[in-house]
Amino acid sequence: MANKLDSAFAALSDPTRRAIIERLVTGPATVSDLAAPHDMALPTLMRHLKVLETCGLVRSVKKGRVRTCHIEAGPLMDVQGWLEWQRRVWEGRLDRLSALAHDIDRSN
Amino acid sequence: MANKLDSAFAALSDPTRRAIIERLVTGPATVSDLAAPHDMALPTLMRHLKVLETCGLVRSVKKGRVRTCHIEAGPLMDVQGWLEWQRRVWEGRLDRLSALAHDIDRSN
DNA sequence: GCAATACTTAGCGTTATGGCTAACAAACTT
DNA sequence: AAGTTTGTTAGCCATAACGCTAAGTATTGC
Repeated sequence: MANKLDSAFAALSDPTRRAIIERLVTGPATVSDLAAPHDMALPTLMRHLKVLETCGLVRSVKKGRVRTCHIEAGPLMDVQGWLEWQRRVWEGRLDRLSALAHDIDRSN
Repeated sequence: MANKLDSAFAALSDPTRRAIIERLVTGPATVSDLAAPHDMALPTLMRHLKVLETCGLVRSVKKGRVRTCHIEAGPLMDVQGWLEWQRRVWEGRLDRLSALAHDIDRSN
């Protein structure tokens, strides 16, 4: 099974899927709701939804003939966590560099 | 030309490329340095590097026969920015929900 | 019951992705 | 000058991704 970050980043690399997420952060929506703004065949959009569900970014429940989708924050946090970690290391490096520069400066 | 977020997220969806980023946040490295930990043919790794360069996550300079790569923070910030935005909307929604719950509670 | 609605499944075609090998080019080393 | 190191280019293969249409399955409304 591939890393969770793999599938989360991959899912978010598609503009249609990001648009779906952007919609869902404002609240739950049905499949038709989600499809409406996208000039795209329904099965195609459904597949995007499935990608989002597979990586855990979206969950859904079907009631009658209507499926309602909602967002799941977990994977977004994972992604944000990874980015935050990189930023910290990066900034740590900058700190060390400026500390080094400061040391060099003092030694002159 | 595709959205910058598309290519940044796509670039980060591959574990090899994330590993390269994880290495580069600690400081610049040559192509060989970057290739060393990955049991992978050099041209394959070069292509990963090219993907990272194409989306602006990595830049490199060649001196003699050695190419040195360094990270570029911009695209990472873009990605983080998008995530942050979603989180804000999401949390805003929660705030409104709890406010609503509070109102309902008071009205009883 | 019949028709419309809201998905859902199946299958097709094109393009992109991630891996490889083989062969080439340029720059050090000896 | 010859050989080693460090990329680089070209091309092949297999799989996955993204779009479609057509046809099927439940629900719901009339």
